[in-house]
Amino acid sequence: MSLRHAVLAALLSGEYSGYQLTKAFDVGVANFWYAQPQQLYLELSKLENDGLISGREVVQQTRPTKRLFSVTDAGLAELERFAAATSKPSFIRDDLLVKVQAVDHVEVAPVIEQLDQRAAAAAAKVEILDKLLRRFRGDLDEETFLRDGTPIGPYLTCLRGKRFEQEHHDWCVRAAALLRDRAARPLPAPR
Amino acid sequence: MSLRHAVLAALLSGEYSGYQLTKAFDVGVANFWYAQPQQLYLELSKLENDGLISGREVVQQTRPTKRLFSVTDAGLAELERFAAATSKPSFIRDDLLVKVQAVDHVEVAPVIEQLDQRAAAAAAKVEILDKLLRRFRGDLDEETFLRDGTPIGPYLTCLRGKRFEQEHHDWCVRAAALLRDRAARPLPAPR
DNA sequence: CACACCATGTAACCTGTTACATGATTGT
DNA sequence: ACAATCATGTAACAGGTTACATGGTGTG
Repeated sequence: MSLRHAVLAALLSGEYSGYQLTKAFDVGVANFWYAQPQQLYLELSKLENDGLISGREVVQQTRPTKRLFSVTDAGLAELERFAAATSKPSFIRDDLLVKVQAVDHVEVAPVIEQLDQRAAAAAAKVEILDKLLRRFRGDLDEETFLRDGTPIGPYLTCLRGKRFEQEHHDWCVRAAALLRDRAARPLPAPR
Repeated sequence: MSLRHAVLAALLSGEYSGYQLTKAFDVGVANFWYAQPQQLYLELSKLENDGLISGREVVQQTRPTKRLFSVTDAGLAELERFAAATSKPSFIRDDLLVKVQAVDHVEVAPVIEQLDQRAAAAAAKVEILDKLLRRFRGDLDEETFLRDGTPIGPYLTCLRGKRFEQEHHDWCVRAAALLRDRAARPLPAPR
């Protein structure tokens, strides 16, 4: 049960509709979690049924009516409980790593291609997250914001997300270059 | 379906029993995937039923009889197919990030404590992975091994794992220090 | 004699993904 | 008119976790 808490944590920043959440949780800016629209709508229903969030209808003249959700006191208490509980460490689980692991035994070309694509995608995400960070801290420099700025939680998770993408990018670029180079010299001369 | 391929990729390095795989896939050295023993045994059964791996019984006098598995031609073909197919990018999904995201609204002390614990765990994992890397490359230096050493796949995934843990460690340490500092000065003087 | 390690599984449950569904409005 | 965006869901399935189960061997 963790999407539950991810949604609660996201709603701390203000009221959001299901659709707005899907944007935040979607590919673009998953700085601390990821979920698909369907899962979010489902989780929002459950959270509302459990009284952890409450939704209010907002009728729009130009757009379809939407429901904005906010965290209730019960929801905050649940988050409090969750934050204090211990939880398992996280793991990398990435198909691309599996492919690279097997690269000595399978065709390298498609793997290299995918490394290139990933590198590009990661670079794009770094940009997005960097913009988000700048928006968060406004005109303050990073050091000052980290000392006194608020909210600090989203800033920290965003920082982590950016670093992850940067690392991923660098690794992809390096691995691709390396495998290309090795493919060009299939039989290194034994000295 | 990806544990399937992770197991196949792992078995490329040689024959392993279910138990040996659980060690490799377990908390210690999940350099490219993670899975629990139960899941591995189940997956091994399925893979054998599907003819992608084959197991041979090894009777030991001092230990219980075990079954060593290796990848069949069909299994290799399946991996080949998998490696060429495109796959979704990976995401961070970590309870700890959710907690940090909410840190402006919940008790900081337990979160800081968990950041400390994670930092220590990550540091330990970095050590383990570093040893693995040194074992992989033997007496070659890294540059040389990356140019010509084999197998290169496991080395690359291990490198990625190490970097991930290192980043995670650094972030945890930084976030913990920062939150501690902020907790000590709850109301920064507005100038 | 108890604890850790080797060795392997099953069953129930929870979570997450994919596919299916609908419908209004705004911009090109 | 067509595509994109806003807006919300359901149903079936695949994948992963937790709990339950068992039994032999070596070490302190």
